[in-house]
Amino acid sequence: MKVTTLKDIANELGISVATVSKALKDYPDVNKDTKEKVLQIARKLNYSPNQLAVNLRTKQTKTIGVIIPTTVHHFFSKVIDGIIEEAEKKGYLVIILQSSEKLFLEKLQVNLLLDKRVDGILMSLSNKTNEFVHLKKVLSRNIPLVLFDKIEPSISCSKVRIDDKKAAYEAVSYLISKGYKKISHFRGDLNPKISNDRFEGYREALEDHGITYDPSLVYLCNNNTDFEDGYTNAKKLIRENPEVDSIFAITDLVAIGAIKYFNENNIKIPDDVAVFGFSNWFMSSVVSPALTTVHQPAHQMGVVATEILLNEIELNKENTPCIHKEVILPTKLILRESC
Amino acid sequence: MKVTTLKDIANELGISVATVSKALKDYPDVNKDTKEKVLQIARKLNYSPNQLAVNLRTKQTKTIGVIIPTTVHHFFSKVIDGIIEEAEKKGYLVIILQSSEKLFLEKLQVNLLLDKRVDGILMSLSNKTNEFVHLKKVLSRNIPLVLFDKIEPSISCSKVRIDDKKAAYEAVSYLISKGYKKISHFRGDLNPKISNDRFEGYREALEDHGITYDPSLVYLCNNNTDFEDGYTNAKKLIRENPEVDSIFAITDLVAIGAIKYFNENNIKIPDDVAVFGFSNWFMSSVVSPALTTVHQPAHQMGVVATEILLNEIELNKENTPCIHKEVILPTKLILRESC
DNA sequence: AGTTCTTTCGAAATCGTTTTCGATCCCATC
DNA sequence: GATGGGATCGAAAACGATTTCGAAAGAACT
Repeated sequence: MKVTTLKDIANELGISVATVSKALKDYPDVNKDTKEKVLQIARKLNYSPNQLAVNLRTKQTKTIGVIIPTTVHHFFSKVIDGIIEEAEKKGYLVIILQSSEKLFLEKLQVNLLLDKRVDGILMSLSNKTNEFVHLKKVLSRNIPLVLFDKIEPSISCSKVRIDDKKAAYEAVSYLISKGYKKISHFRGDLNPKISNDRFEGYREALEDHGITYDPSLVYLCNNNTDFEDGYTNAKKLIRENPEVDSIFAITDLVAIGAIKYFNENNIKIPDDVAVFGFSNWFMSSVVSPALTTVHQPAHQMGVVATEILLNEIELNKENTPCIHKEVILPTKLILRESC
Repeated sequence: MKVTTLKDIANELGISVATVSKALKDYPDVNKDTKEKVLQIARKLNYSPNQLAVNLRTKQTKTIGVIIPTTVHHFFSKVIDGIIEEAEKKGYLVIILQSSEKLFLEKLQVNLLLDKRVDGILMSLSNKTNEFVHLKKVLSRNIPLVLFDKIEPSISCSKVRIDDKKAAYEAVSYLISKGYKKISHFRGDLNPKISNDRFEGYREALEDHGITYDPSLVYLCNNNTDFEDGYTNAKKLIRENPEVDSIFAITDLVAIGAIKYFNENNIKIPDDVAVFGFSNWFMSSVVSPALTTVHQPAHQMGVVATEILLNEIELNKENTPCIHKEVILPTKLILRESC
């Protein structure tokens, strides 16, 4: 019932708490016999150190915080998987919070994590995040911060991401190489860098291949919890631009919404309209027709971001100044039936 | 840079730490003027209490631990969503660990959480969990434990689940009512209660409707990370039992594997073979043909389990003995094209 | 003037661990 | 016999907040 402490062991052996502590940590100034006796009693009483006390004393919690828009998302759940895996390997625990794409929640959660005295923070910013005092607060407290996926360039910290512009450029170039000319883009929210980058990639690819960019072919999708946006925009697209021959979608989710609309209305994919997604969600391989998309290394992103964070935490402990890294992970096109 | 402590405020005002602490907590034995001055300085210095110290003193961490098989799973990610939401509402943080369906990891993680002195633990057991000393250890430490989804009846703690047997019974009965007679079952791992319950529901439904149970129509799927099992078992099924007219699958994932095989081999769904899934994953609505399945209230399960846990934690604090609940959440059939 | 009560504050213990800095003792050395 | 040095241990401070209990001072009452 009662949890055993150092004092219990000390009392049992008639020695001091200090010696018990040192014995358990294998200090050189403790007699071998004493060490063994301590170890024996510790095992007998099932001792395990009270982390709260350890944390208070060492000013470390061996815990990192993660703030993401949502966990219910194939991409993020794979990132989390990578984060937890890597953190646990190095003896760290992970606290996860969701901003639900709301700035005020994101700010609140940063404070929660700072109060909790986490050793470091991993963040993928919400789509609405357009000010960064909360991030600067983290840095001013000298707590390592690593941004991934949805990053903010102006913040001086390590970042892990993909080259969204390049990936989009490659995707659209592929469409062009296959003879598609009237290419629509279902773009994401106007605020986050990743959706702007993908949009830029789309536009540049068009222009580099002699296709003039037509803003009327760009549709906005700012709901990223379901495929409704893709569905309704597909409907609008066909009505407004019947001569369109392909779509480059910001996300598989959006692409699948479009596919759903096309399937229901007897519009043939890819013959009438080709569809290109982004992220390679699990479902993109099971949807019909299977979705051509861009593979994003989600799990790896979690692992790498955590590696960097834990490394900065270690350097921090030794008061070594650390140079922030910006890692760009490779993407690749996954060619399936929809193009 | 430096984080302010009670002592800093006390020094600034030339009063004692004790008074500052009491002023901030609005104790009645502090002068109004002093309270205001303290509050003012606290705001000025941006004071927020060091949770580590608070935790050590109060023996509470305001943190709960969650152990699940994996986060990369639509069902579990929705459960997590519910857990985090409910926990945050009540001021608790959530540490998530993954057992990856391994018993030894599950045990290890229980210890991690106990060492971390979490206030309570939520668990969905791994498929391999066939001994329960680690759960009993949690209970013997008097730390509230709530099991959800994959539960163990013999452990005396609160539980939140669905009635798997009933849901399966309803699903299979529906198939029978639609005229299907040769119904195969792609069952789950032999160990977990949920897969046995679903199997029992399948068998009982058959027998209650005058169809004799045929073990050769039951196929084992023990890999739950991809749809490979569904795919290969579908192939085997058609070879071994060509006259089969429908499948009741333990999971949407398995069902989708089967659908994939049938689609690739020009076997018509539902005309040649109908497919019934379980869980109502997001993708089951986008796959083609759309999958008929059982809706499982994942988010609600997370919320309810957390509510119960936090309630037990509160009761625990007041040393009130608590009666363990077993909540069974309702499921419903989602009828789509695959049947 | 003596007693009681109220108001306001702070000293000190406590949570459990870590770590520094002596203290003590014993043995070897000159 | 004095000195130095290693081996072994423990007292005590520290981490930062909470809370009990008593002190002090003044007000209010007999």
